[in-house]
Amino acid sequence: MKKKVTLKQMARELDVSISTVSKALRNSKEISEDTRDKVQAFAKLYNYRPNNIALSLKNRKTKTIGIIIPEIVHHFFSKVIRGIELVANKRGYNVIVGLSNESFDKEVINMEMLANGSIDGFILSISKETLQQQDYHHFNETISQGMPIVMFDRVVNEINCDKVIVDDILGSKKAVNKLIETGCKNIAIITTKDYVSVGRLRTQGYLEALEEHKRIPESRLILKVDDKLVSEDHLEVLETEIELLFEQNKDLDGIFAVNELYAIIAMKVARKHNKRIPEDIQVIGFTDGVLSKHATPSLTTVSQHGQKIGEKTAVLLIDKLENEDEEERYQTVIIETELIERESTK
Amino acid sequence: MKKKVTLKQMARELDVSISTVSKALRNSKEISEDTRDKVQAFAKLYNYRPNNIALSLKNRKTKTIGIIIPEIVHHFFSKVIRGIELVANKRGYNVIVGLSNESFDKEVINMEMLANGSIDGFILSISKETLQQQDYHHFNETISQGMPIVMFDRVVNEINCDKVIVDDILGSKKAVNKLIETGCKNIAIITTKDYVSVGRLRTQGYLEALEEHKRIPESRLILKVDDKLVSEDHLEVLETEIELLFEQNKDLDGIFAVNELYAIIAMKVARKHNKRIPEDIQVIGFTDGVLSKHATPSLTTVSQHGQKIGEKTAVLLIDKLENEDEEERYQTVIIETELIERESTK
DNA sequence: TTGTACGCGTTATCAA
DNA sequence: TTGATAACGCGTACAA
Repeated sequence: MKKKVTLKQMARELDVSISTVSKALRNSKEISEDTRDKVQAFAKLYNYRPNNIALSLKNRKTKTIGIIIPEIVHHFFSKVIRGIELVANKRGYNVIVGLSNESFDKEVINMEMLANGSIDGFILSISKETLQQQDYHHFNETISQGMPIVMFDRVVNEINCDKVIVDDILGSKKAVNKLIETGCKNIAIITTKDYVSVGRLRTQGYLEALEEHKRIPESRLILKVDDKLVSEDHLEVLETEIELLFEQNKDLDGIFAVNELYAIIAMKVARKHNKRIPEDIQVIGFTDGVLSKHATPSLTTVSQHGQKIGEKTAVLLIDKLENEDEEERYQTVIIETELIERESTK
Repeated sequence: MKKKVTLKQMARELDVSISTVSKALRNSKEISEDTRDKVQAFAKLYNYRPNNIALSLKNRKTKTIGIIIPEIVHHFFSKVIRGIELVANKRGYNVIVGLSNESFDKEVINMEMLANGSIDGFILSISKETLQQQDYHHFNETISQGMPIVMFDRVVNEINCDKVIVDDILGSKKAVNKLIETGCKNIAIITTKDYVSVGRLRTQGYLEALEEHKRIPESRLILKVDDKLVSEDHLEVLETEIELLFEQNKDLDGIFAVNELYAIIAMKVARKHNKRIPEDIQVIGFTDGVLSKHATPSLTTVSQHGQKIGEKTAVLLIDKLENEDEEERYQTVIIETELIERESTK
């Protein structure tokens, strides 16, 4: 077992000073060709690599990005991570992941753990509990300590930082417009409670689309699910609520769901009610995950381009890290959504 | 913007030495109560937290685990990460993620990047390219440098390290047995080429199950997919191959697929051929992901308990890290699979 | 051309 | 009770 070799050890072996070794390795021409070659050969032999931690301490940079997300077993978030990792790696950064599991406390603890020198900046999406409690002190503190944050998807206006979001309103309007144009008369929305920002915005898009077509939104067609009840184990609750929606609205012929799971379950219920998709009822979801693509019929959906979101957040963060002196301007980048048409619509 | 405060700064402000501050904060009773209180109050005020990097350098431990996986947009792998993160956090560790993207080079680069002091040990699953090239020098090198590795799922015997795997053979046998017992006469398997270890093992389980029931495996019923062709964009290739399987075997009444995607597509093809599931043909997959759960009909599948696998790898690694002097015994832990019965079987 | 000294932030040891 | 010093591993300004 040959342990990692350090400058010091090599210096001792070669009977020169540490700084000579250091300089020789960095090809400084202060050093004679002779010793340079000797040192480099030795270093190669022992497979020397500078210690990241020592470098971090010295440079006061870790070249590491901290990601805090609510959940990793989730197509959208993992796509975002993939995007972040892609550009981070390309620019010589590593990525360290913390999961808040939708909990305020875990979010805070995780951030504190990483903020003490482990990383250079954060990329994060806010947990539901935090959104509900509206307690954002931990974000403000890290920012005021000089550690930049880039938020994505679940963001909040109160915080002064770069943001990357999806055009939720526009995306929803595209979806609802599609339903209207293909002849739907009674379009329901299955959405979340309003404290989830993306749910609220997508609902708003739905309302605006209807109004632009001179239609009057009807509360009987709006189902706001409390998604604390929609954990893996409580899907029946969701299904029951959607059942009710169907039974109370026999004339239903279009559904817009703010995520793909809601949409898939809506299709299931539709089938139970012997409605053909898309002939009798059309369905559109939000978020382009595996479910949408491989469902039967495959689901028309609003794609958020998670990977692109991730890439953009990473670019923003790294640019900020590498141009410290820059003026303090924060931008909010909007990534366009795209309506991917599949079999669940005409 | 109040930057992070250090021992040195506090020492200067309070007009004491650095070591006094350090001791006072750690409640050393060498220090008088007076100064102790004074220092602690000051530290609290300025929200002092020791710098992780400095601690890492001093202790030669980073309290960080490096994860290298082939792909993160994948239900199984993200479940494993969740499991790792869960126990890692509980035991005071962070988790840093590198993606190999199934490429040998990226795997090597990522490992080198992390091995130079950034982490204390690795948890990883081998990329397909590495498995194919059978070049494992990077694993052996990191191990011989004294950095422990725990492998999971895609492992290889040649490497001397802890491993956590699934009872792939037994899991497959459970699945095939189920098909046999519910009356299937002609059971096909849709699997991968043999260099993917889990594919090979699952195929083996299929063969063994048949033999134990005195059935002779028939090559016409064995479809080995080259999954370099089954990237997101080439699913049609897969579908075509499965079509062929159906057309050449009109008597097909059972399918065992080594992952859920293959199974879902098989169901799709079955429907195209007007075969009812499960009446005319039964289908079982491997890996319990969202697709299985929400497909119609929902898919009977062999669950691998990804989260449990992740938890176990983390326990093994951290135990090893915290008992350095332990004897060098490597274990291979097998996590039991479970057949989750849903609508695609009788 | 090579070596010494310093600093990054901590803690531990030993001296005052 | 407090403080000075060394050490973790590295790079660099400055001295020899």
